[in-house]
Amino acid sequence: MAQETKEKIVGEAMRLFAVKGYGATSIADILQASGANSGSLYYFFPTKQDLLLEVLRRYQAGIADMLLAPAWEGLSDPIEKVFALLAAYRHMLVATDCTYGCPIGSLALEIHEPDPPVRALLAENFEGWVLAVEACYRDAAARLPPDIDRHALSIFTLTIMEGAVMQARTHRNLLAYDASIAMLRDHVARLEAAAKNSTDYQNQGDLT
Amino acid sequence: MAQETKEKIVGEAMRLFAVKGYGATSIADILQASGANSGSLYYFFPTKQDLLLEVLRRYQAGIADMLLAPAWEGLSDPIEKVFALLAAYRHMLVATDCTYGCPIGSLALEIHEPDPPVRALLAENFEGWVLAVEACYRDAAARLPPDIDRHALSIFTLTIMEGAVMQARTHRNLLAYDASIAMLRDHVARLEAAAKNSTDYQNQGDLT
DNA sequence: GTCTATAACCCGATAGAC
DNA sequence: GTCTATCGGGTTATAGAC
Repeated sequence: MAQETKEKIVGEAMRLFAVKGYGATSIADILQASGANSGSLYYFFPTKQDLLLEVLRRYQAGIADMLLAPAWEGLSDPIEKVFALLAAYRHMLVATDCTYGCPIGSLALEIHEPDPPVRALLAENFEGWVLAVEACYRDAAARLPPDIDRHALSIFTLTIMEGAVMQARTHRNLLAYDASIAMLRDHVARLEAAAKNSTDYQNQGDLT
Repeated sequence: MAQETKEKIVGEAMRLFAVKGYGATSIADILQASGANSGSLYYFFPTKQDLLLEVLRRYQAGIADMLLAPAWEGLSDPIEKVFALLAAYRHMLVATDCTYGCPIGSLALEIHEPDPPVRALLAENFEGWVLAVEACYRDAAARLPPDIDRHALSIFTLTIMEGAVMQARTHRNLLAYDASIAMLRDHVARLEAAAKNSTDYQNQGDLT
């Protein structure tokens, strides 16, 4: 069946791009892994870049079901959801002996050419991630100081995840990852404490 | 002169690996840019990876003179030195229209193979950076709470720089970079405030 | 140490029958 | 849509004269 062949190609491309990178994955690698033939692949994807674009669209479309839902299963506390997401990347690192973490981040630094369509999809993937985390911080409502920018805090969270994954991959251990996430925990805890104090002051004010 | 040829080759390799990446830079590119001939390059560096190792050794050896000294010129405040270093990466992004930032980070995510010697040098580069920042935080002495781990804070700082550069490159703008660095500023400011409060308490205690 | 020429290989992509 | 065979070009690296 045609759809099956296409799915197999895209699935193996997703896997191989994540494991070996885009440049280091040859079309021959994808053909061998998927069991498809050259003619079939080029029937669906005229160029290798078209296949990359499809892979990035899949990541984008799958962020809720493939990434967030499994990470957030059984959780309701919005702040815990943020750290559960970061724990999901930690699991990915553990499961691969710190060989890879975030496929989008790896591709983002590998693609050096302008490649506007590729870069736009990488950016959209980042934006989807940031928006999901931002929703958590918004749900945390009064637990955070009202004057801190939730969008900026979400960007900061992505920044830390990507930088921490990079170091884990380089050192092949989780020390820098854990230290970085612990620092973010500390920062969020300080924000919560600051919000609580100002609320206490406010309540004090109401009582006078 | 032999040494001159070698220096030209290494210099252009440093530049091209940073701009185009390791895999996307061919030996032919380096030969053309340096004006050297194939025979000369392979006389000094038997394989392309040997050239990469030399490039990484140069980055490591040059961190003080090439990176820190220019960024810290005229500065003495240790906390300001940390943010001046982060500003240096911002300048690099601005100067290249957000095309590249940290060569070590880019190479770290590009190299997917185990490549133990390469990865060891990447790790040493990160460690040198972290130790330099750690020295700043140590010099800040009593301005930070005594119970916070200066080494972990330095790793956190590198994490943020790398993650922020990645997003700047992807979005081709500085919004995520500036937002991330501003958040680190806020975090450090909160640490300084916490240290000051606890010192005040202590002084208060001395007065009773 | 430097030069030129080229080997040996792998890559993305295509042609054309079925 | 699927298959096989292959093209044209770029890659790292080498050979051997100077």
